[in-house]
Amino acid sequence: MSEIAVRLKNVLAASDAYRHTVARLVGLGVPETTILVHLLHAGPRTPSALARRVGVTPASVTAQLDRLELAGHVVRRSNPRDRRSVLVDLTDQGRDLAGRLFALFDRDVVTGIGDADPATTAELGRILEHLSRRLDERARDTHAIAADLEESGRR
Amino acid sequence: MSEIAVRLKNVLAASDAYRHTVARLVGLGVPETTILVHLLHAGPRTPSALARRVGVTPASVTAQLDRLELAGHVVRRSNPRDRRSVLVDLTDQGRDLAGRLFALFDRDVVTGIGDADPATTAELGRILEHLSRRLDERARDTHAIAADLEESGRR
DNA sequence: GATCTTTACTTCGATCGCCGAGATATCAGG
DNA sequence: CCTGATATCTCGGCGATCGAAGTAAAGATC
Repeated sequence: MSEIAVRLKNVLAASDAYRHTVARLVGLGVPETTILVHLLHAGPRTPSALARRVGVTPASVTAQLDRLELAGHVVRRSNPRDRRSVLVDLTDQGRDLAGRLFALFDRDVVTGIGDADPATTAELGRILEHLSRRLDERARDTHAIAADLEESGRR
Repeated sequence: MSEIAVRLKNVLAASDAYRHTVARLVGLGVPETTILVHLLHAGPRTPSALARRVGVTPASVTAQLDRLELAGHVVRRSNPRDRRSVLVDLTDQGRDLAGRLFALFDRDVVTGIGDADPATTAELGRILEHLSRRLDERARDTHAIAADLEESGRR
């Protein structure tokens, strides 16, 4: 099934360039746009949750949130459940921007998919769902990945 | 069809974290690993071609190639067809590393996909092919994207 | 309920990567 | 030739990221 992996790799590479272009247009970095759209779909989140999501350190997220807050896209509110942490939420302006960013992406994805029949599209959705979960859990298990890289070296 | 876009967005976010983890394990940056695997599948390429692929400026690619060359993963050979340019190729060591990086990704993708029937898988491949082409051409057309972002603002 | 560990965020200092502009060399066309 | 376009590299400067340390609060243990 290595064909799928190659094609998916190409999609990832194309998406990198795509997100890069879009981020520059709105004057933000790629991680910042990722945060905005994630907040749009997931609702208020803590900085540490965002750090795990974006795959950078909490220190970087602090800086990114500073920039986003300065630009008026997000606000930091205190978390009533846990006073150690902070809840980051979109402002109206940030919600508008995030909505436009996602709408743009969505249109291009629909165009890129073209005229696939509903059954295939549904299957595609199921596969993507599994895939994101798999990659997500793998990304956190550094030891397992290191072991697998080792093993493939010995084969 | 916005469901697919959401799922794909999740795959992209997960892939970011995944590639980040893998790159750190082998002591390289994410762009460098992207270059390695691309060279593995596409064969020798010029720095400018790699810059378009990775979505950074040629100046950055020069630095990335310096690092990769220093680590013994790639070599710069003169291009017999065009003496202005350079052909970047994998060394045996680089080819081995690139192969392991892709094999790791491939296994996780296969695991993530699970048991889809062959017909669906083939269709999925076709869709991904279209999608990467679409995103790729869009990423280069800054003006069109800017216009679309504007338009969605007025709607 | 006092202590200890863990978790959450931030700040700081330092490093690293990326970009833009300029320089050099080569190609292609008139 | 001469001009304009292309390909790469160098350099300077800015900005982002990281690791480590600091503060604060929640949770666990006895």
